[in-house]
Amino acid sequence: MLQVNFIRENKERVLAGLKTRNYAGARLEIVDQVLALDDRRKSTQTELDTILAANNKLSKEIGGLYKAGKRTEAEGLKAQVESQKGKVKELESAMRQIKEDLTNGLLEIPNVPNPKVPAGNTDEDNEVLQDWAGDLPDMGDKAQPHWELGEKYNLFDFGLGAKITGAGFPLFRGKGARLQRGLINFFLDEAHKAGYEEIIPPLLVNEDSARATGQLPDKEGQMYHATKDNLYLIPTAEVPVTNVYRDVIINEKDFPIKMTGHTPCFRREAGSYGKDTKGLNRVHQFDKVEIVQIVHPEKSYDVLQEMLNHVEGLLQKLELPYRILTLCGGDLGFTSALTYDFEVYSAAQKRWLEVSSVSNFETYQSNRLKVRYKGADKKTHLAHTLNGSALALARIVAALLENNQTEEGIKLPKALHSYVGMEVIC
RNA sequence: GGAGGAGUGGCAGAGCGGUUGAAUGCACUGGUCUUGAAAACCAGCAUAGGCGAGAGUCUAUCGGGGGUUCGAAUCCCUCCUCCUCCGCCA
Repeated sequence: MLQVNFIRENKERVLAGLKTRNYAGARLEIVDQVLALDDRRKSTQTELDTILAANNKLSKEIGGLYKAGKRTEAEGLKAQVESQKGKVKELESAMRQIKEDLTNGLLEIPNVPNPKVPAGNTDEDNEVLQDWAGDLPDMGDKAQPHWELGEKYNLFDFGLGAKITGAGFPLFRGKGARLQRGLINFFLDEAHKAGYEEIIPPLLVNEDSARATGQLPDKEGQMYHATKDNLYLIPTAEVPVTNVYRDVIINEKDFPIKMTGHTPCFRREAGSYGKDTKGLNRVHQFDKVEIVQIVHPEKSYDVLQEMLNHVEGLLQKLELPYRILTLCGGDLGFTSALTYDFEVYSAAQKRWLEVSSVSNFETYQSNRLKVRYKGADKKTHLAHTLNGSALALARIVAALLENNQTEEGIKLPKALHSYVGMEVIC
């Protein structure tokens, strides 16, 4: 969430940001509401502190009086402090309520989009930052979509997944499973070479973690919830990996913090029935290698570019046609300031598939995470956090299968030969 | 799952109802000394919030939350985590 002081000092920017996200009318009032609550918080705090300070002072005097044996005087002061107790209780409970309201208000305000974020409502309005320069592969009418190829080469089985669990839980087998494993290793090795520390995190997280990276309360309905223990299945490795640094004050010279992790990701995808749900395009469980960086605020946009380059390098090694989009205000994630999406062209489906999302959250996440660093001025400041998929498996598999299908089988890109242990899936 | 023990500043570790936001040591930062370094010595060294132009000052925080009390790191309740033993088990 944003810091109240930031909102106070940059009210016009925040409002402009909300408008970029297509907020209008009454929805914009949240900003003033939050500022009013913060004013109340301050005045209540002052009032409470004044009484507490007086009480503390008297209590110390009482201690002194008892030592000196002046009981009667002490009793008098006791009564004086006691008479304030009701007021203190009242103010404390008011304070709790105000803080809760304030936090809830702040949770409703999304991150301020970077000026580069184009206006727009839906993914149709996303701006193509870098289009595919070459020709798109034309496989002709005989080209099979990946779900048919998967069946043909016995790579994955949706029916079995549905039998064991339910729709949207694919089961990979044989060469399909080896392809998955090879891709995971390839992505992790590339991240390792780029200086990311590998993390194998827990796959279930507690409420604090989910809240800190912003999945709660924003995406509550999208996560699987183990209610008995109140734990959430992670929708992305971003959650546990970023939370490594929750409540940590980082030494400035330890920047940049670079972490990567492979995990399965679990998403309920509530409300997205029908569209795009065929095959591996949208599933409840998929594997992903995520890269996360925690950096100095001045460096975060350079780092965003670095991460973009990393993802681009992966796609080049996989020899897949891709393009990069700048997400528009309407499509931009709640917590992000600037997001680039990578899309890969899927030749048989004749459409672009999103395979990576690289974002700079600036201080939006770190404010909740309380990830700070001590600056040269010896004060603590919020760090910037970024993350990106590098890459999401299921759709990469879809594109690899569709784009590389031949009479002899699926010809894998060179980079994967040693990882998958074969050159052609047949 | 059962029984017991413990959670204090970056770390170690005192304090166990009264000016203790917290002794001491280590680490760290600055200074003196030195050609330089080490050692020695001196000083500084938690986080968040309020008020203040600032110096500063007040408030809260000793795992989390609640309570008792004029006053709690210290007493009580509850939750969490860790350790030891028993049981079960990949």
